[in-house]
Amino acid sequence: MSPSGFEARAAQQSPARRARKASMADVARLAGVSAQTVSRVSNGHSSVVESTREQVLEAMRQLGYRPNSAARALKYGEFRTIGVILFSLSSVGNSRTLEAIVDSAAQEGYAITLIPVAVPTQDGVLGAFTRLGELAVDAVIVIMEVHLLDAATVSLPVGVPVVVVDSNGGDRYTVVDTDQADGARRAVGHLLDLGHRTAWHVAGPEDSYAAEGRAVAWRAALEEAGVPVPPMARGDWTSGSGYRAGLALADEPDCTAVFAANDQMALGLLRAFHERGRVVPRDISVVGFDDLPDATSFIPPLTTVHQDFAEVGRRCVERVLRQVQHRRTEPGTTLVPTRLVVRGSTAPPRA
Amino acid sequence: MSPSGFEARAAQQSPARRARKASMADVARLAGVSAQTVSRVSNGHSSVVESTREQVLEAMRQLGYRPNSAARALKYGEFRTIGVILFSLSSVGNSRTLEAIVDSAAQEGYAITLIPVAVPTQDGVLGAFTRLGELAVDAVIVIMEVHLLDAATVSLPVGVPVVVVDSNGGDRYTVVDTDQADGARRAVGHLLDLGHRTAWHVAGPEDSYAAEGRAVAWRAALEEAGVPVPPMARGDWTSGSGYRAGLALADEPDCTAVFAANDQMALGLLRAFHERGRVVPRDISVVGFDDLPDATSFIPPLTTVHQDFAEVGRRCVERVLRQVQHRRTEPGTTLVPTRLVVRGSTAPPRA
DNA sequence: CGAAGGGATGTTTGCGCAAACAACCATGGT
DNA sequence: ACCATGGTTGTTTGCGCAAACATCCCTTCG
Repeated sequence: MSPSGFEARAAQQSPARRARKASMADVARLAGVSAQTVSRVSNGHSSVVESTREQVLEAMRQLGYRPNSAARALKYGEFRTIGVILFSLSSVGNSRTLEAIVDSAAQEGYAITLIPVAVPTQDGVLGAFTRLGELAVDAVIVIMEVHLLDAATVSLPVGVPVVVVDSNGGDRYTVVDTDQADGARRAVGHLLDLGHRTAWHVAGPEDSYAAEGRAVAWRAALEEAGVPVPPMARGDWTSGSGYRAGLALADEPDCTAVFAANDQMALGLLRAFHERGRVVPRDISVVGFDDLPDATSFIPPLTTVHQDFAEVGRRCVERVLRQVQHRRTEPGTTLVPTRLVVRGSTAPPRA
Repeated sequence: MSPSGFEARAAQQSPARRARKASMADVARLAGVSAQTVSRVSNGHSSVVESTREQVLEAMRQLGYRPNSAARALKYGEFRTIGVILFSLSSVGNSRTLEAIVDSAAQEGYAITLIPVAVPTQDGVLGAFTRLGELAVDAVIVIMEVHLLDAATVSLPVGVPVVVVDSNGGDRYTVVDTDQADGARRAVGHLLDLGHRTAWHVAGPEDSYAAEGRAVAWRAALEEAGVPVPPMARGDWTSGSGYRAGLALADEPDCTAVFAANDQMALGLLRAFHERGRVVPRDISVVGFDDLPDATSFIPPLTTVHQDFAEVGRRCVERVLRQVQHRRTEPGTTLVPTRLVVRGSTAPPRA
């Protein structure tokens, strides 16, 4: 009930139409100084006598003055804002990457502006990018497939640093990503080390670079080990698709070890195997990818490849801000390593 | 491989130091017209002869011109941007709400700027809000506890519309939220309807308004039905905390039905009961809250209260933009109803 | 006791854009 | 032939801020 804060102040104003926001000039007038002095106080510059500073601060308080960032940005030519263009937040990986990016950016004093791409068609992406060009953004981080950006005709913003996550294209863009191949190799290696004859794979959707990277590395790891390569199942990242793949896999008597391209599909596998009476890990081992916080609570707790989303986010921000400072692009790929987290869903095959 | 788009253009520029971004004046000079004409073309205003328009467009293309949004914002006094202040994205509910907000805002032509609050202390929140005041934002949506905003001394931004999610405070702020009580009542009602003597509850953390709302409604529903109110367990939203609560609950012989305050904790319950040999739903029924996409793949598929995050997001944007347009605040609470989704984790008690 | 020095404050200017106004041109009616 | 009309284009101005420069006044020292 205390009249502090926003609501009470707003009520002091005309209910129908608020006055324009107070500007430096207004503060200056009230404090009986020049606008420049207000600016100096506002920016903590030196050379303002204590008594004057107090007057100005009081005037600011009274008028609820906030510096206008548009004017500031216009003056300085930068917004201290990074645009993030993404297709969806519903994938857990995306939202965790985003969170890491937001946190890292905040530490550097940068805000994040989100630009959703409703439809993952070329049109959709280009639309967003065009809007981004008009937006108050110093740089862009793209969390989606770069090939969707490769439209031929549109003029993408010139001179805006770009960093891409979860995609390929390191020859043309700056890319930061989890080392998909590294992770897949660890998963397969773990299963083979346990003594399984081979490892099956439930891949993510074809249009995902991450999914392809994991699938390719899975196959390579098997071939390298000289073991047979079983047919590959396809999911769409969702647990439902993992469940459907699992129902099919449960009928394969040879299948004793499965590497799912993400934890959600692994969850679906666990349910399918459970329903079919295939006990995990006794009858069949499952490895996921991501290491979701909830993976410890799956039945059984999931052995999985841990992605360091925080590190990916940090690197993204670091690389994009470096480009902002140096005012130039620097293509190249930064890979963040993974690590295998062994829990209860893997075991040696039954004799 | 096509040299279109950003990378190719960037390569045309000096690698070490890019020229300043082209302004309207530059375009005007190249096209041999006045800056005002460029502005008219840029904004699709009438009264520009086709040949002139073509020249200007060509010049824009050549220079890679993008309107400077800082200048535009300064002129118009608005940013077409909504700030979202949040504590964490890791909660699934938050990230889904955010996604809905982003999508709705995009449809209205508004961008979203994210302001993370690293530490959920008062200082942290106020810090973020202060920064928001300086940011290029026309309005603010807060996804966190409003009581953290109730600090007495700091001057929150004046005249910036605010909408709060996942919190109380409808008397002072505009609040949009899922109808927690409604959801909890449905959950409890379902369990009692099935014939359970009572329903136990694993609540969320004390400092969460949503958690308290669900807990209070749970208790009220039991009392209303005239059934005994068992002791309440506390979790922290994570599946791990649900697991720990579940281990304790599994030892309660009377406990045949549990309502978990969210799906993640329900997941933990399922695992705990599974480990203790309490078969769900034969021996014990579990109801969650949220209806995560993965809830269908739990073992067994989870009966849960569905939250319409998309609707919450839509309403947030709608209400906050209405305030922007009318230039006034309008306290009051908008509640979004829930619905019960019955799956495989609930059943009548054993005789 | 006057000049030099330096801290505190004020004034001018321009960032990029677009509204408001001004100027100019071609056309058509009288 | 002349002016009114209206469509096209140019010029001026100010949004809010802060760097650069200008001014003022007080201290200090020869």
